[in-house]
Amino acid sequence: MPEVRVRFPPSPTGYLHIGGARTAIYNWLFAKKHGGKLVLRIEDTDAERSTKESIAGIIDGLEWLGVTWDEGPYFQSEHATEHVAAAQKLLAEGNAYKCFCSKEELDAKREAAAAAKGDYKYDGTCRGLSPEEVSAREARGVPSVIRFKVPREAGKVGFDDQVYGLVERGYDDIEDFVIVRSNGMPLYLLCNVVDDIRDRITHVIRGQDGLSNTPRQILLYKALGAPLPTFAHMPLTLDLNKAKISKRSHGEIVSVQFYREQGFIPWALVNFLVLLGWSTSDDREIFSREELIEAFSLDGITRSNSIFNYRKDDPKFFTDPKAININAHYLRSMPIEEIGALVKPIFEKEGLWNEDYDGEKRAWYLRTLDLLRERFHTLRDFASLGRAFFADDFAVDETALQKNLLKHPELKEWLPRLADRFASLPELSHDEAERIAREFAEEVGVKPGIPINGARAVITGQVKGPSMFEVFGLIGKERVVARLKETPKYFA
RNA sequence: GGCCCCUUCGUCUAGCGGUCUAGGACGCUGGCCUCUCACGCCGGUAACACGGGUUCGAGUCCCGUAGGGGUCACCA
Repeated sequence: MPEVRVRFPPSPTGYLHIGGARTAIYNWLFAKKHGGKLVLRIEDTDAERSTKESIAGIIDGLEWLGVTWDEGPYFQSEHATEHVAAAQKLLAEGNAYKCFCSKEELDAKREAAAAAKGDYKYDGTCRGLSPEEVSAREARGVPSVIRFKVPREAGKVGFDDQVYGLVERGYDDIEDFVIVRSNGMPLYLLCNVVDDIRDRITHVIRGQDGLSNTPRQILLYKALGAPLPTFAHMPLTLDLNKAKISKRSHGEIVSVQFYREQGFIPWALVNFLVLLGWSTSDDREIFSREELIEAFSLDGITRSNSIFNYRKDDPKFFTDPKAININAHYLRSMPIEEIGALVKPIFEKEGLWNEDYDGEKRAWYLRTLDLLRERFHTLRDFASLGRAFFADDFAVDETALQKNLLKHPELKEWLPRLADRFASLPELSHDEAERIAREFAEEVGVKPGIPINGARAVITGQVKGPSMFEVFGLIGKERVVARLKETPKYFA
């Protein structure tokens, strides 16, 4: 078996969105699984819409996800002459012909057919033009496009899709499609095939929206005398209204960058995305990189489209709950050093980073993240919900304030008293803190939860969090005492 | 509209003729644990689109209907 070569050919007309990322991931996995190569090819033929920023964004997105490619990025625009040459070859060998029908004429015919409830296919007006007729029109300066000459005999083109099975299309269902515009620019269908032939692509793994194009592309491969790649079409991902997700209509929620900004762990997003339309027959859903490469197979791809169940305006589930869940899973199970490295840039951006976290306070930094991570969903939570652990200026959550502090007015006096007891300790250890807090509660005659959660409110600003006895130790005696003593200000 | 594809819990899915009174995951939810929350553990909720066949037997095969999606450009 020859070397497996697959490709990811995005058109740079916007950021990398999750649909494109998923396509890239499947191709990448397939290449890795078979020891093959992944080619990154930027399809920038549409100069109007292609931008440098978009190219950078796509590359940046792939790198962040950890999807690596072996060749490229190649640029489709650099191969324009090959595309033209291929068209000329088809023309010279009688597999294509010049068509002088104007757009207006064609539109009129199309409309007429639509009005008559018929379906329109190019009628072949120029297919039988003699060389003399062609020259005459050219001499008059009539513009022309080049059309592919689809066999006009009974028969069909078919292929064995690795996901959808046998797909066939009758010749009579395919019109003589345009392969070169009147301005001389070859069209996508041709460019794509020419590039895939040149890049020696053996497996075309792409979205199901390419399924209907495939028969025409196969015709091109054959006319160009090139071997056919294997095709595998993957189902699309739809939005809640079952519409294809797109950058234009869905905005940032479908952009890969959005997930980085929201504090996603790159691999968690990959793991989530791969599950949209692919599964193993055992019940595994969490895969390490190695496990996924090992487990991945085209057979596991479903045929039905899946829905990206994102939620907007939900503070906890700002996107598909399963994506959040998978992210939370990695957040609490990855080696803490890796989490530390992922949190660092966020802290730097938020002004919470302390150089000592890489030095003498590294153990404290990691220990704190480790204690906090169990109830967090994203990396950003360390900077928001966990802010009080890393800074002295933090806001107290409204619920915490009402429910755990103001509800018990006595805390205004109790908490500073508790602070005094803590202050008298040589060291604020977990066990000592617990003993003193429970003793104190008993003395004043309330459940231990009342002073403890009151302390939680003024020390962490939250209603929930790790065991307060752990927290005391982490925040440190000095800051604990200071914050407890400030309690009265919340009652003002 | 023509052609093509798809249809199992709210969502992602397992299922490749009998082991399916349909399994898992997420979500939601009851309980345990407990200083709170989370984790964990134990439960619960919820699906084979519909109608015909084929077969001793159909979620699984065939046909039809309905619904959804894709594609039909001198866009990529």
